[in-house]
Amino acid sequence: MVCQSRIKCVWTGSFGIAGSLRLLGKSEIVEFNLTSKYYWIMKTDNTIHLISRIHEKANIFLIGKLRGLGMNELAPSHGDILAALFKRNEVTMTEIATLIHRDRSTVTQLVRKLERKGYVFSKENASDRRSSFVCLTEKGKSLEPFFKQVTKDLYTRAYSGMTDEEISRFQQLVGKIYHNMD
Amino acid sequence: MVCQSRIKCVWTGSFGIAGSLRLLGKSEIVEFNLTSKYYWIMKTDNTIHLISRIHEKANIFLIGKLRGLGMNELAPSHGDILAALFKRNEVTMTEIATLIHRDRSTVTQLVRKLERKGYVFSKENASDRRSSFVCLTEKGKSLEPFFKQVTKDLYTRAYSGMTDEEISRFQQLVGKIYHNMD
DNA sequence: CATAAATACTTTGATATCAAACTATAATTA
DNA sequence: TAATTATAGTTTGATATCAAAGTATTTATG
Repeated sequence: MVCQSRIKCVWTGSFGIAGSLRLLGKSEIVEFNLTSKYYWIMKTDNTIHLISRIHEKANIFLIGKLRGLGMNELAPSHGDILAALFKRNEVTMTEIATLIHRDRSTVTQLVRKLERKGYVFSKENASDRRSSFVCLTEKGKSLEPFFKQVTKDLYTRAYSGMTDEEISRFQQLVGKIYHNMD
Repeated sequence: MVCQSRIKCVWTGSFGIAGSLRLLGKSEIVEFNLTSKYYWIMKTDNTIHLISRIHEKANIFLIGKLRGLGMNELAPSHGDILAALFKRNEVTMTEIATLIHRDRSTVTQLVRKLERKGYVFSKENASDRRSSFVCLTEKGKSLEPFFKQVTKDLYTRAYSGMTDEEISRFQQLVGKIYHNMD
C-alpha cells in the first residue's frame, strides 16, 4: 500500500499562485463573502504564499552563508540540529525530532551525516539503553559564533528599513497567526 | 561531483530553534547589538522560525483538505500547478516552473503525475515545437470551486480572531519583509 | 546561409523527507 | 512474576526536489 501523507513537508506553495499571476496581469484569486469593509483585502490576499516565499528565501540565504563557510554538504535541517545542540549538551533523537519538527526516521539520517562529518557524536544513555545522547564535538561547538552571526544577518536583512514599531507589531501578528494555525 | 544546492527547497527551520527551546526553558537565541530601545525584541526573535512553521501548518491543512476529497496521491506543488491552470488555459512547462518556483525538471515529474491521474493533458505548441502547453481536463476544471473554498478556509483560519486593521497591517508588513528577502 | 548560442524540456543521480514496519528495551498490568 | 503495552530508534520504500548533463529546436551571429 502506498503512503500518501509523506508528501507533507514539501508543500511550499499553499496554493499561492496569486502573487505570481498578478505579475502576469491577473489579480483575483480568492472570493470572500465578507461583509467587512476590508473584504477587498482578503479578496486578493496572497499572504500565505508570501510567507512560503519568505521561508524559502530565508533558506536560500542561510545555505549561501553555509556554502561561504565551506559547509556545502549540510542541509538546512542539519543546521537546525546544530542550533539545538548549542543550547543543550545532550539531546536524544526523539527530542531532536520534536525540536526541529521532523520525523524520527529523518533525524536518524540527519544525525548520521553530522556524525560522518565530525560535528557530533553519540553517547550511550545509561538510564535507558533504548536511547542515546547526541553531543557536539569540538568541531561542532566551534560553529556557534558563526551560526549566531548568520542568524543576526538574516534578521537584519529581513527587517531592513523597518521601524522598531513595525518589527514588534509584525512579531505580534505573526504570533497570532501561528497560534491560529497550531 | 556532488551537487550541494539541491537541498535548497527542504530548508524549513531557518535555524529556528528558539521557539521550541523556549518551551524547554531557554529563551535567548540571537544577540543583537542594536542601540534601539526595542533591541530586546530582536534579542529573542524567532519570527522567521514561526513563519516556517506557519508555512508547514498551512501545508498540513491543505493536505488534509485534499485527502478529504480523496486526492490522497497529490502533493502540494501539484495543487499549485492546478491553481495556476485555473487562471490560464494554456501554460508551458517553463511558465509553470516560474509560477510555482520549482525547477523545470521537477515540473516535468509533477505534470507527468497530473497527466497520469487525468487532471491535465498536453497540447503541442505549433509555433515552437520545443515546448508544449499544459491544459486542464474536465476533471481538472471541476476542482476549481473546491480549491477556492479550501483557500478561503485557510485564510479564515489564519486570520481567526483578528481585526480588519490587524489583517491589513499584517499583509503590509509581510510585503515589506518579502521585498527585503527578494 | 551556416555555424554558434540560446532556449525548452527531459534524463540521471543524489538527498531530505515521511510513513509503515521492525527491533530492542522499558513500563504497566493482570 | 509474566504478559501486555508503550517507547526509542532504525530500516525500507516511496516521492518531491534540485543540479548537471543531454536532446531537440529556435534564434542570433559570422
